[in-house]
Amino acid sequence: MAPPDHPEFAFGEQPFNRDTESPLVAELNRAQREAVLHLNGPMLVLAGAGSGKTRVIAHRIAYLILERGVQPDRLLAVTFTNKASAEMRERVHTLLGLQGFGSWIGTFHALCLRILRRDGERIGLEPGFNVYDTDDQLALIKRILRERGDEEERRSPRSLLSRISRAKNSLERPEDIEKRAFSPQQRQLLEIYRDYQRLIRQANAVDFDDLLLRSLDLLRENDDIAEAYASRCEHLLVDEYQDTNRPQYLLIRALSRIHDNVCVVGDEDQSIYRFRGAEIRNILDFEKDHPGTRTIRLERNYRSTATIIDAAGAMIARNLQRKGKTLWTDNPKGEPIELFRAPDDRLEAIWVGQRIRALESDYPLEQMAVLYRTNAQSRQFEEVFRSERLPHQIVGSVRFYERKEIKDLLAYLRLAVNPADDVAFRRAVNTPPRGIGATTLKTIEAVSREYGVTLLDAAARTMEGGSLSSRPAAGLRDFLEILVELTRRVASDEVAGLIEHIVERVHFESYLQKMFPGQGRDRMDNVRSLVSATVEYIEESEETSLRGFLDRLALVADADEVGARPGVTLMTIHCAKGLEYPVVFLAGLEENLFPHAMSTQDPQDLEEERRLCYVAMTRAKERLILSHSRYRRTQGVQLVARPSRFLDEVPASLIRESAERFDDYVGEEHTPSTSAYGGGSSAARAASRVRPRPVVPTRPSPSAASVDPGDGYTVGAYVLHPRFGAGRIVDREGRGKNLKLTIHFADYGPKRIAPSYTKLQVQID
DNA sequence: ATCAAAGCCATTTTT
DNA sequence: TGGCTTTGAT
Repeated sequence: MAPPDHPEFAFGEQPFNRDTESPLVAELNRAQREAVLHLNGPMLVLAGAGSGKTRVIAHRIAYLILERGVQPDRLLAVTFTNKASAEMRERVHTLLGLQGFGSWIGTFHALCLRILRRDGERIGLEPGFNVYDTDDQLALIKRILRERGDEEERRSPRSLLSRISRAKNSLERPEDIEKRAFSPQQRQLLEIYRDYQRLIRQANAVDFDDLLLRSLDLLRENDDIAEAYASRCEHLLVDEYQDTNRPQYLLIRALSRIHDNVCVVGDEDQSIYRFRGAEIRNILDFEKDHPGTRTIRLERNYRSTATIIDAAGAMIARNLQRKGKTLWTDNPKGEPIELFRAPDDRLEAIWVGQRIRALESDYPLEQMAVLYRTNAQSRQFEEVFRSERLPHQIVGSVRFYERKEIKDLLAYLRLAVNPADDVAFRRAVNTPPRGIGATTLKTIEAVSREYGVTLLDAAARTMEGGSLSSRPAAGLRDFLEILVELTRRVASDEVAGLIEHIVERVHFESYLQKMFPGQGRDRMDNVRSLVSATVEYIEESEETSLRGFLDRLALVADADEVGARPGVTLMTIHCAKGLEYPVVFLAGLEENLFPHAMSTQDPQDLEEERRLCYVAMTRAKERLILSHSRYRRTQGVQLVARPSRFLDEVPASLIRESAERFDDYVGEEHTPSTSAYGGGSSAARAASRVRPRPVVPTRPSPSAASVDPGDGYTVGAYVLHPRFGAGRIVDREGRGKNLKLTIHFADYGPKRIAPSYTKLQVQID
């Protein structure tokens, strides 16, 4: 059915005053309503946690299309995550049905990929280009390092990669860095960066950052294209604006250039992606960048109890980088926030498990979540929960499409689509092993370099050259045949069929059995899931090509959705953003863990940690349960851990400490409860055997770091510094905040450290 | 070329 | 603690 000619009549029979009577705003509060009804010009919506943000955006989209006659395809809504865009799309479709069809709702990266698929050739991208994920990027970096022979840097491809990414996100090209790269280190980074760009281009591929950067290039270098996109972009909505980085900011600017109907929605207090280039400045300065901005604050929270809101509010108020926004709620006060002080991390997990059991009579397990700062913390919970047979699911640790067996198979497909993809070639050529090792590969590489051709071409030439010995030659011939066959099939076969063909042709199953003894079946199950994912993909999308499927895989990293399985949900705080649970456990509230040791030096990093804590707390609807432990095992070493400063920032009146107290535990000779772990007996029995020990009333030792923060620093004590490592205190001067320690580090010599800025871990052993 | 053992490392968050 | 690379044996 065609959309009606008169938008006023599109919804309901009678004409009505669309501003006040539209059913789309009927159940909204005043601020929400204003945000939905605003028509032209820039708008900034500061949406506090739980203030109905998604609802506002969805209703706004529906309103513009339904009652303002905006053509769906002239409206663009960008989100940050796939999860968010899926939710948005669903809501809009619920409101609009078929009429919403055609509007573009997606992530920044998906939008850019679409732009590049369409017009990428204008900036020299070949049609079949691939999108590289972190794995592929690392492979590239490792290869560069190997070829350079940089022995010392060999083990830090990750950090190099993140530095390159940071440069890219600051829009610094190698040439830009060159001007100020003086130190050998900077020169080295520069060269690697340059090689990386050269190789990724040569492989006809783009990485995640490139998706944005090359789109910007495209728009900058081609006025006609920029014009076309900007004029099409009659209304632009940006979700999670506080998480945008510089390139995203510029993209928004380019797209909103003509109409300037840009509506950004975000919450500076929930900006948690600074580490990967997000600039909180974008939201803080939006009004300056867009004169005449209408600013709307959504400050009423519908999600949490007043206690939770007050606690989170008091804490976040300590941040300086804010626009100022006071969240309030009409909800009842609810339960006090619980706090449990655990002797060690294992007992913390055990206690949380017991608490969950106790709450189970009031809340189904699905309504509870355990949040933590780092993925590593999930292990304790998983072990304990598994042994206690407490149903649970861990979100986000191993992503489906990053599993080896999946990536191995996909490498074949990627190579078939893009023969220039040397990273895919390397991965596929000897997987499963077919006798092509380092030596053969070297020969192929040499040919590739000499003739300036792709590895795949070079492999064919090497074959023809006949210089290979029989086993590698046979293996390589087989591989090339497989690819020829595959390439032939790409045009005709469906994706699922292609995968099945590869699996059979290369005897993938027996390879998995050999490669992963004992888990061959699980791995094969994953392969089957991949096949069924392709079937699903074909059923639900219009684009059914292999290319389209690979694009989707590249951008949609997590196949298993949150809440898909029954039980308690375990995840990092980052993963929890945008979610809510009646019961939330926030574990590991300790200095150097949360806030993380990497983030305690720089005030900006620290503010981000605090925002992270704010995000965690505001996930809770009814009950918030905090915990920390006195000892924590990190990297196999048990260390004293002091309670997080964030705990002090929550008003004590809102907290009720758990009756089980272990205050005097510190200072006792500590028998790690984890010692029961392993040693023949199953973790299960060990875990259930260990129970919180009855409190032994001992005098707290005065040197116990956790009792008197800032005063565990006795001369002679051994400490661990986040950057300098192990050291020994040799002198101290000043007191309180002015306390300065002279520490002799094993690797860095003597340094003067102020513990009030740099948090040190005091070693008790 | 391939596999197993052994040493080494580093540990935040992810589209 | 374990994931990863290097090393050494076949």
